[in-house]
Amino acid sequence: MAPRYKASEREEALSETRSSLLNSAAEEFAREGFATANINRISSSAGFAKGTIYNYFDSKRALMQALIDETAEVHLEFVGEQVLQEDHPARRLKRFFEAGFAFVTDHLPQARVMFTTLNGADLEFKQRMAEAYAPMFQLVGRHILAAGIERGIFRPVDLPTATALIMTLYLGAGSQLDEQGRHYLAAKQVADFALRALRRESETQ
Amino acid sequence: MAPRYKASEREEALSETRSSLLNSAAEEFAREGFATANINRISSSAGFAKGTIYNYFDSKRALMQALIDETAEVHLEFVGEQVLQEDHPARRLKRFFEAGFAFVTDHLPQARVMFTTLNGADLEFKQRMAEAYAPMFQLVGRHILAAGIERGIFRPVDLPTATALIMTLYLGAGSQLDEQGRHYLAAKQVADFALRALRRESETQ
Amino acid sequence: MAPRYKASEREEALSETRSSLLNSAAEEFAREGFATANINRISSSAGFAKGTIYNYFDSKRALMQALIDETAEVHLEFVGEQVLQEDHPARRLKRFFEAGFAFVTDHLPQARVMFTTLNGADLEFKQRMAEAYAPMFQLVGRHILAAGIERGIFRPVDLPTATALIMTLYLGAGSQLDEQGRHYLAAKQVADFALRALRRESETQ
Amino acid sequence: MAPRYKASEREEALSETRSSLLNSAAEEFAREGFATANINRISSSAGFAKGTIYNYFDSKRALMQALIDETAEVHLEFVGEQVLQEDHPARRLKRFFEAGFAFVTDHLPQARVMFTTLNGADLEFKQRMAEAYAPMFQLVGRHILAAGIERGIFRPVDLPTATALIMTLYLGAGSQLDEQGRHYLAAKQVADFALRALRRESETQ
DNA sequence: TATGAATGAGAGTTCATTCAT
DNA sequence: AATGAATGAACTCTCATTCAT
Repeated sequence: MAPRYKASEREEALSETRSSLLNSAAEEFAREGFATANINRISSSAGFAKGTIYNYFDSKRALMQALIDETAEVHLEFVGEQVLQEDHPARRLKRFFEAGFAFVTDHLPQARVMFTTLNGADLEFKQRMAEAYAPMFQLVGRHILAAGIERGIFRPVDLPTATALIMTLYLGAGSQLDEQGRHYLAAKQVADFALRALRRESETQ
Repeated sequence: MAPRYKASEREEALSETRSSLLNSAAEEFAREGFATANINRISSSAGFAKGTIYNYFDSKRALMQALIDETAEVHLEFVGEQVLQEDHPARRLKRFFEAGFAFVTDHLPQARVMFTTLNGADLEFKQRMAEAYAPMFQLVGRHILAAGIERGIFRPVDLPTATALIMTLYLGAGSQLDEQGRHYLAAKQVADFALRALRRESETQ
Repeated sequence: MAPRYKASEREEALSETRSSLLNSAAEEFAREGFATANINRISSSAGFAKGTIYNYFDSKRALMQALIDETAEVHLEFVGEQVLQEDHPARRLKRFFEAGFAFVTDHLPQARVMFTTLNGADLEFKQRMAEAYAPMFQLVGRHILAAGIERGIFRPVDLPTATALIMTLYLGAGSQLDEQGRHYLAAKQVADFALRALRRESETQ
Repeated sequence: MAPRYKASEREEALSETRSSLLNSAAEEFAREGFATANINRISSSAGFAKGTIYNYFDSKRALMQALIDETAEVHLEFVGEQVLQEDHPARRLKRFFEAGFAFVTDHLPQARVMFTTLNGADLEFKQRMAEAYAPMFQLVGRHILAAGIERGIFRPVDLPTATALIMTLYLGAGSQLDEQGRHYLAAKQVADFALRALRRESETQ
């Protein structure tokens, strides 16, 4: 069943109600996890009654999927834009970590949902996340690593492997937060570690 | 409240029923996540009636906590023993990843529960895991990294930072599995990456 | 936690659903006792699905407490009003028993719950009842007994003792019912017994 | 099904185990009420394992019924013996209350079970109690009240009514205990109240 | 669009009872 | 006689979802 009163996609995206519900959902899912999250609580913390959420989303799962999609979109755009402002691959890598960490800090609930879901047990959600974040793997693999190898800045690593390792560092270090949402590791430290692992043999940093 | 029929710790450890329940729990928690896991399914897939599980564990949460504790214990012993068989810090690091990945492969459900819980929303469980796995951070920090720096094999990195990064690589790469439970990244590849990041400036590998 | 959908007290009191649930609860608690009473049976005998009851009461215990409070309120108002219509203390005492017995007859399930709870093992409920019924002790002690002693109609008994004895007679005799809910002892007989015990020495009735 | 290993009735009655279980049952039933009472707790507080209780009693209900029967027997014997030591009906009535209150004090858990059950919702138990306590009604009706009327000490009241009222006073006042098991009303006060209600018109006490 | 009363499947947990030892 | 592991019916409570207003 589709949401009742579904308007055009344009209107829907612009709806303040919908966006407010998504924000509350991010907070609830971040704090409780999907399974334990309470739809009623999401609605009422957004200032609406229980039924309202079903005017915008088909189900609890659909709400989560919408959240995944929107978060990924914003996340990718934010990181992509900053990375591509740089030209030098090493600086791009640094910006990748910096922008990625900044996104987490600025969108804490959304980021927490992302990290939790990526490592969670729900295969459908993991699949959805993998698809939504595929462009980020492209960004790292093509516009950072391949570019760096081509220009002789990075050693000639196996591209999928190196991409996976960089993403592992980002997702792993990016998700380590204290209770105030501060990172245990700084973006700079992680970037530095990665750059050392990628530099050409003869190079001294 | 303590589990009913609590016998001496020795007897308890020997209880086949208990251990069989813990195995079923690992599978269920791995597949479903804690919140969605079904206690009755755990009992019956272990071949018992649903009430039986409460003769051994006070609650679903207590079952999870017991699973965390036992998994951590086995995990730490397995990895620690292998790492310390090596003397050279670089080989220790390699063995760390190899043994760690092997543990995941050999105890797939338990490992999946561990990774999911570490990144999950349940703070109590995360705290429990952090405590249970503290010795692994010690192992990496002291017996691998500090030893390597002392002997001039690794560059003089900040110890807590480097430890966190190595653990991030292990936990991140170790948890990336396909549906058959095979790692996307090989232990060797991850170890190689880490070693390059840690080697001294002048050194060529 | 407050009941969901809690409206203004006025609206709440007017809720037909709530009041219908309380009636069913009285019947179930009267027939089965609190511990054996079945929440689902209460809901469905009121014509609702089992979940509905939790829209009005937080728990089985909270339902019982609401029943205690409402019963006491009606009971006190009914008895108090009638007693105070009389002026002469002896007639007041008679009216006390008559009205009290009539209340039992007219609100049989509620009255049964009251008697059972007063003598039951649950201390929290007993405490709640004692508080809810304190005004009835006041009524007997002050407006019947003290008034009668002052006017020389009753002998100068110890007030707390006499109050307790009158209440004992009311609660004891009032709770003795056959299966059709008829009293074994008539209000008049009990009143007569009490009046004889209270009259002044020289007086002949 | 009968208890396993049931010995002759003689042996059974003498069994220390059985009697110890009955004592624990009285405490548990008094504190929790029948429905909430826990068979396991009864067994273990008597120093036995869970199964043991079923060697002596068919079921939880059968245990309760045995407790009712034994309590009534002891209660009746204790009160009856003392009452009949007196000759004068007024003194008999006084002894009735005194002995009755003393029994409560000396057998607190058993007495509490009795009072609770008498006013409880379980009709089968109430019936059992009524039968078990019939001799006490006989004692009051015949050996106290009828005797007193015959000898012109009490006014010629309706015997069943007066018996019910005296029993009401005993059961009501006898069951009013504070947390330490002390009576709010003294036996003497209750006896005095009853005697005044029963004395002949012209008589001054 | 928004509401919130009603629903009912489903879950964790309790515990009287059985029975092999 | 005593034990205690195993059982499974039964129960309270939760909450995603529906729908009439």
